[in-house]
Amino acid sequence: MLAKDKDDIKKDAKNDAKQDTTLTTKITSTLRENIICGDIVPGAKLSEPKLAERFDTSRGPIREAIRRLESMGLVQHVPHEGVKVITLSLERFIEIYHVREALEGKAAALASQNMSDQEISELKTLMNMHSDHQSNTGVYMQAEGDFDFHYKIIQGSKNNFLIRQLCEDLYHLIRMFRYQSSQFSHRASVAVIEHQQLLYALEQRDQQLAEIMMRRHIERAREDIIQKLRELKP
Amino acid sequence: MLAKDKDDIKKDAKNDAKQDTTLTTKITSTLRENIICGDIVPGAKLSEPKLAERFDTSRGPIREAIRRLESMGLVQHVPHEGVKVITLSLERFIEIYHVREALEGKAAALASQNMSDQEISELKTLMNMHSDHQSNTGVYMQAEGDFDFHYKIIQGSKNNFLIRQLCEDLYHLIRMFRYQSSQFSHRASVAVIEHQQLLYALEQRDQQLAEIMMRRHIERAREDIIQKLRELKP
DNA sequence: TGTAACTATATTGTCAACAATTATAAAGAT
DNA sequence: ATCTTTATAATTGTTGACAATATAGTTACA
Repeated sequence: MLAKDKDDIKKDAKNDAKQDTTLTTKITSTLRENIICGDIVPGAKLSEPKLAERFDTSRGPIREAIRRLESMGLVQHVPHEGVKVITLSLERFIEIYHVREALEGKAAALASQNMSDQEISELKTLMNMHSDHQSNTGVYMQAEGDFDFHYKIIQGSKNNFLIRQLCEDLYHLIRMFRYQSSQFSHRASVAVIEHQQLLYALEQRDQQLAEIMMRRHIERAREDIIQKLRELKP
Repeated sequence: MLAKDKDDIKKDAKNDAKQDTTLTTKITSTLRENIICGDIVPGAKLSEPKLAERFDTSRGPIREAIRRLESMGLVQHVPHEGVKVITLSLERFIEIYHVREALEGKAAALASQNMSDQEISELKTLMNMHSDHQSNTGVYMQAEGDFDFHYKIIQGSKNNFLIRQLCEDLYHLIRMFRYQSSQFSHRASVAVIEHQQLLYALEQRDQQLAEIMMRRHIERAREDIIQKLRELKP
């Protein structure tokens, strides 16, 4: 009886550790998604006591979670005042996309040298799926598909530092902006031909071409969104 | 309107003043410098109780400081185990410098468009100081001078997001590596001619040339350090 | 002798209370 | 009615204690 309980507790603890689930981690994920999706609106203040009550915990883990959100750039912190969810202005969006262009361009260049033949082949399969889907339905690639494509190339750079910068910092900000601006219909489609050109460069192992194509791809997305937003707010 | 500006200045000054009022910020700065300069050696574990005793405080502020160091990439955190100071291997150095090349290249491109004539003029004055110093003493530009030059260009990009990425994340890592590898004499000099070429591109407002020059400048520094390190560890 | 299980110790994760600071709102003066 | 002033309330910064977990050292056994 008692031994059994002990074992169960041990087992549970071990599983939790394996899942890497400390309380702070879970709170961070939840809050991060809340902020990105707009459930916690831009400009809103994150009150530690209220969040502690909501998650049925103390302020300690809340504070740590907030600090992580701060390092992701999702909230702004002012000592003795508190933290507020950032507001993504058009200017800030442009700034972020310039950085994205530089980093993902470099990722593509590295990927052209470091991806295995099999990885490139798998990427081609993925792209063809999207391409077929477009031919059959007339619907262009959706956002998630675009993310998958970019994600695989970033991973293919094999540069862990670059991967971290893109996937842990920029990725969330870009998703946040996508949610915030999804009220208007911006480039619902991703030009498949741009992905095809990029893939061709990777297959040719052409470092410079891969970088240029990726940068243009991102540059066009940026210009497209700017134009769409300016049309609605003249 | 004028009153508003005054208030903003007041507020900013107040915020700056507040930066010094919290324990966490001071502890973060101290620990950051300790790690960068090697006073806390790479691989060393940061024990919360010991640090709390050293700074004569409780574990709370220590934990927050450690989290900030974590977000800077100076320490690695494993749940329930602790945090350790990172060890900058050659591979990691290369990774970081690839990211630096991409980001500072973009910074130079933006700076060529966004720096004022006066800012470029001041940059030229700074560079000439270094150049004269080289001519007179035969000693090349020192590391600090190189940092100044790059810092001004980064600021000149006027992209706050990019500025933050470079000055708050990468900057510290690069300084840390510089300290760690200063035992060997790597490029003690910075080729002045590379800075001259870069400045020319800025004066010409040539976006593409500025980016290329900056990237080559950083690429050469990377290759130089790699070569020096490989000579000593064959 | 080497390995596995177990205990002891130290460390991290979490909690609740206290202190310092700021925001809020009520009262008063112009 | 509006702006200051002041006092209250709420929030953040900090502290020390408790609980959960990992590491180290010890013992038992093959």
